Amino acid sequence: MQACRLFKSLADPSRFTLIALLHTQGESCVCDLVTALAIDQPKTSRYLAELRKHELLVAQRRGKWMYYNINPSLPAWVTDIIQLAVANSPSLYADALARLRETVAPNNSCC
Amino acid sequence: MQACRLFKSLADPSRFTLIALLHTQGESCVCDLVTALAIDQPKTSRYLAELRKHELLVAQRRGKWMYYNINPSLPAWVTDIIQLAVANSPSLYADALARLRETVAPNNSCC
DNA sequence: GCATCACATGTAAAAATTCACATATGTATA
DNA sequence: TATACATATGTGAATTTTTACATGTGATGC
Repeated sequence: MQACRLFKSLADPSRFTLIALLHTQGESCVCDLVTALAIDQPKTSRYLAELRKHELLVAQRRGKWMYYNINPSLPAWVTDIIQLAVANSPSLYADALARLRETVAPNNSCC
Repeated sequence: MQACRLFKSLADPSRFTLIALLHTQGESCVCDLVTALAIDQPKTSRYLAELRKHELLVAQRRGKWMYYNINPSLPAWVTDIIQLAVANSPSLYADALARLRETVAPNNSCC
């Protein structure tokens, strides 16, 4: 993983939000992420595919659903950068996080 | 300063190299940076202007020369991210740093 | 004032990225 | 097998970013 590639991946608000959500809330399925980001499904899917391609995310199918999560084997410095950015730019993803929590909490989750 | 903006600024190899050089070597003039990056002067100048516009760099004129440096009033988390990235992606800027040191060291600097 | 050096910027073309929409793929279930 | 649901991808248009080249601006020295 090289710094520029990492930065490019995180430079888009939607992609950053996906990383922030998964970093904060842990593994989530695509449908809940679509709801949280409030953007359409193909767009979300493409962002997830790009983040997975660059090995920031991993995905796992369970039944009909795809579950995404932060790649657990990222180097520590990458995780540290994500942590610093997420901790210091809450306004970028606060709304999405609220929607994600609301969706998942009382088992409203689609999955 | 917001994370996405920071990441976008650092996502380009030349811009990242400029940040890495100034972070490592401290204040430098444009002509030495042009030599170090081995790209043309207008391009270098534009990259510097963009980084200054987003407040990652500050500039100061002394006589004919413009000296650039990392903005000393960046929030700590931004400096931490720069530090982590620079420390862990040396190959992105090693050549440029060698050229910069060679230029500046025995007073070959143009300034 | 004039020439020169150091740096910045205007502008149009080229390249890369993002978007919108349709459609394809994989899984479960009837 | 047929259908429905969850997710992924093909494709061209729209938008943004980068590049190339020319030219502009500020400072110094004659």
